[in-house]
Amino acid sequence: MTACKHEHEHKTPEQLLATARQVCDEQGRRFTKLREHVFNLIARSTGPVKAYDLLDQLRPEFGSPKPPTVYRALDFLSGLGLIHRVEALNAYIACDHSQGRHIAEFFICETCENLEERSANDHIDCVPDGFDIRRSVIEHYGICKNCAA
Amino acid sequence: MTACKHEHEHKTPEQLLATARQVCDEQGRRFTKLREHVFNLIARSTGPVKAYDLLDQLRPEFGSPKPPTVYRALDFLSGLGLIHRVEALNAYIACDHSQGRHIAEFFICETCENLEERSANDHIDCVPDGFDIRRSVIEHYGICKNCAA
DNA sequence: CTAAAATATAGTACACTATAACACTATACT
DNA sequence: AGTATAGTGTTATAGTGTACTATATTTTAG
Repeated sequence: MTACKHEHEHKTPEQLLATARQVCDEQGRRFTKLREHVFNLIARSTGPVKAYDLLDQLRPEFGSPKPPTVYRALDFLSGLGLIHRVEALNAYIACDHSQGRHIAEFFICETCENLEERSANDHIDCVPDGFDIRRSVIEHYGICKNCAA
Repeated sequence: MTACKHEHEHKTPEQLLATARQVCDEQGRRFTKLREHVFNLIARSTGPVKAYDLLDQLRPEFGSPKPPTVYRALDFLSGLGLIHRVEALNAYIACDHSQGRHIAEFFICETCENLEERSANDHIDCVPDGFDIRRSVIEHYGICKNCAA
C-alpha cells in the first residue's frame, strides 16, 4: 500500500462540462438541456449525489420530474463514462478522468464525505483462470487526512 | 493482471457452519436458531442471496418474519465477518476465508451468477496521502471460464 | 436466588431506491 | 412531408432498508 503524494488535479465544473459535451458529440448523442442540467448538478456537487436529491434539485425549473427522468439521464451519462455510480452509497459522481474509459477507484471519507477518484492499476493478482473482467467496482472507505485529527 | 491457477478450495456448508459457530463463540456472542438458520441459507446457496429471498425462505418455520428480523441477522453475521455484502448486487454471501478478517475481493460471472471470493492483496498504489482505509469494496463483474463458450 | 444490565427478538410503519409500461414529443434523414 | 429513432413525461409498482417501540431472554453481580 503506497501513499500517493503526486498531484492529482481536480477539474472545475466548467472543464467537466466541456469534456462531457465533447464526448457526447463524438458519440453522436444529444447533450440535451435535461442531461446537461443533471450533469451540472453532479459536477458542481462537493460529493457523491443521490438520485432523489437530483430529482428535488430539478424542481421547479424542469417541472415535477419523476424518478425515471433522472434515472434515464444517469444511465445516459454513465453509459458515456461521464459519471460513475458509487455502489455502496447509491450515489453518483462526475468522472474526473474523462479522457477515455478507465477503472475507477474511489477513496471516500466517512467523516467529511469527500471522495477522491483514482484510476485503478489493473494489477489484480489472483483472477480466476479464464475470467474475463468487464467491469470493476473498487471503493475504499475510511478517514481522510483532514479528518484524522 | 495475473491469472491465478492455484487451487482455492471451497468450504462445504458444514465447514462454514462450524467456523461460524466457533467465531461466534470466541467473541462471546450467541449463535441463535435464527442466526444459524439465516447463515445456513446463505452458506448453502450457490450464489449471493438477497435479503428478501431470505425473508421468504424463513417462512413458515420462523413465522412471518419482517425485514428488520433478517437485516438484524445479516448485520450480526457481517459484523463477525462471517458473511459479506456484495454491494453492486444488494446481496450476501458466506465468507470462504473465515479464519481472520481480510479484504474480500469478488469475481462475479454475469452469466451464471457464480461468485469466487479471494483475499485482496493490499497493493493499492495510489492511496491519497494520509487516508486511513477502514473498509474496501472490490467487486469484478465479467464472464467466467465456463460461460465463455 | 434475584434484580439489574445487557442481549436478542417482534412488529409497525415508513423512507429510500429503482424499473416497467405506455403515451407523447422532438430531431434527423431521405 | 413522412418515417424512423431518440428523448421525455407519467402512472404505477417493485425492491431495498431503517427508525422506533415494545417485549422477551440471557448473563452478571450482589
